[in-house]
Amino acid sequence: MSAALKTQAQIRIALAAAVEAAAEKHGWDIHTIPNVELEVPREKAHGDFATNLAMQLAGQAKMAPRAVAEAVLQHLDAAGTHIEHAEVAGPGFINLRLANDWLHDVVKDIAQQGPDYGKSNFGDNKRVMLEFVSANPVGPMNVVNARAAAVGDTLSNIMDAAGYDVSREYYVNDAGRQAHLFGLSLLARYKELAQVEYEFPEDGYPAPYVKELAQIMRQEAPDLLEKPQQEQEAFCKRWGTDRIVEQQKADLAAFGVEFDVWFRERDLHAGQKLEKVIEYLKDQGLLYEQDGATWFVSTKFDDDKDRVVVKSDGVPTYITADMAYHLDKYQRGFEHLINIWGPDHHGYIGRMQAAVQALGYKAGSLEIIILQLVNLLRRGERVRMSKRAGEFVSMTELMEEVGKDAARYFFLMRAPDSHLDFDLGLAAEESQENPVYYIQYAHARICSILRQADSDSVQCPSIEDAALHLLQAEAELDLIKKLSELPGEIVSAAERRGPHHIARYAHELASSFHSFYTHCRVLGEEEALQGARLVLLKAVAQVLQNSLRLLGIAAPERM
RNA sequence: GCGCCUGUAGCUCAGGGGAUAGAGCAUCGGACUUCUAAUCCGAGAGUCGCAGGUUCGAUUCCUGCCAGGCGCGCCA
Repeated sequence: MSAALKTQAQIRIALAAAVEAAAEKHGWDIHTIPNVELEVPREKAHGDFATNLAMQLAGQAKMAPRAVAEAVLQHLDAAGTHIEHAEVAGPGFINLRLANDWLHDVVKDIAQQGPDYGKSNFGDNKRVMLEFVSANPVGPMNVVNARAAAVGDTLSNIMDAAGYDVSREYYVNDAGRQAHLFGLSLLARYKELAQVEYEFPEDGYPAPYVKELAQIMRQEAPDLLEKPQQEQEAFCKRWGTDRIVEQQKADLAAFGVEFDVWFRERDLHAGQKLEKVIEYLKDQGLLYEQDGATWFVSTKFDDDKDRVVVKSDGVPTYITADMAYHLDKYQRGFEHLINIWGPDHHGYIGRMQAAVQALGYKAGSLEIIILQLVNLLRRGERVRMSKRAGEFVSMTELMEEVGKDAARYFFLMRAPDSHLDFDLGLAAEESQENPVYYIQYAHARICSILRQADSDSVQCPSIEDAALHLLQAEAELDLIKKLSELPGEIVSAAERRGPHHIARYAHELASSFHSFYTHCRVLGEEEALQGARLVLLKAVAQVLQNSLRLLGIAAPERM
């Protein structure tokens, strides 16, 4: 456990004991002892930590909040907590100021834990699957897919660091209507190139990339047209979607996103999984026939209306495959499922939650995160996107235009449920308006000092030998406090499913460092102080790296 | 019509029952003979959409309304 979390834990224990002692003395009738919440006050004058527990207890104790706080403080045993000063303030807060030595422990912690600093076992190794992106394998990915990739990947990183056993999965929808139409479109282009009479499918994919694929396919399968029609169609669907999936894999890898599993819908069909789900639901009495179709009584589980699982033409609907897929997820041993969906799928949540319950799992075990839309702007002007007109900014184009680091940061700096304005010009610009450079620059600056020290043959002391107690300047203490916050930030970002907390944290840390940089000199200071500051610099670089790694953003040594 | 998301500084957004509501950008004023000025320091800027309710306390929770976005298929 990190020094910061350990210190906080000790403080909580001491406060809880004080509450108990005070309760006995004053005869408080306390049924529920509130969890001792420590917060870092906004105002520096309010100390290092504050708790509102006296205000929470006031009702049960039948005493004024400030009086409760006083009583608690009278019984507080500060041994082992680093607490230097405690006082009652405002409406009944208990403000705690700590001795600076706890911060020096933080620096030691970072030196010892290195890349692991910030990790915790909060998640208790719970097996969690995050399914995200899952774009249809019929064409290039769009900017919402890109946002999903950045958010899903970073949330996975964060939950992993918070002690969950995380698996990333991509569901390849290669067996549905879209895939079928895509296959037909590909076949039509193939025939067109072979100068054979063809018919382009209604609702097909007319975009140029289909024709390009058809050209490649002609070389790989020159005698395709000699096969029966049904085989031609099946081949095109399989070959085409496989091809697109390979492209998606490559594009996502370039975006820094790698999945543990690419799950094919067609494997569900091949394994008779849809039939099995339908049979199961039938056995549970959750199906009925109407108008020639088979319906699932999802209203029994709070859905708005019942849903068709098998259409009157005998073809199962999308949700049938999705039920089979989610059953498979549970059967693979995942305790908690998180799906990240685009805003156009929110209407689908109710039926999916119903499905999960029908399959015998708890409603809360499936969690849906809905990402909101991305508005693309160029110099403040909205970029109109229309798939039909072919005016469409793909994930790849986005990356080419702004680069991986800026793209990821822009997607990660906002809460997932917030509509996102993404200014292409701003993201691509290497200017002070662009926050990603601000963070990276902090890291590059540190590396620059370390390089300078190296070439001046200045020795950086070991963590044991460093005179950390010399780090007393306000800018130094503020910086170390910021360093101490990473483990807690990771836990809270994991709990709240909020990758943007880490993006903000990285920015705040960079800000603390830049301030330190202008207020404190490193090289040329008296030797012991210089050594302590060099150790501090290394710790800051480490924490910047750890934060940026969670975000999937590079920590450059030079800029 | 119903459902979901959003409404906080000029702009883009954090925050989330409690202390004087924060950050970046923009604006204005300062700071490089010294480790990268892609930086720092300071100033101004807010009826937290509106109206009720719950509470000792609401910007935060509840209800209604208004505005913007997105959905509402035997498509996926």
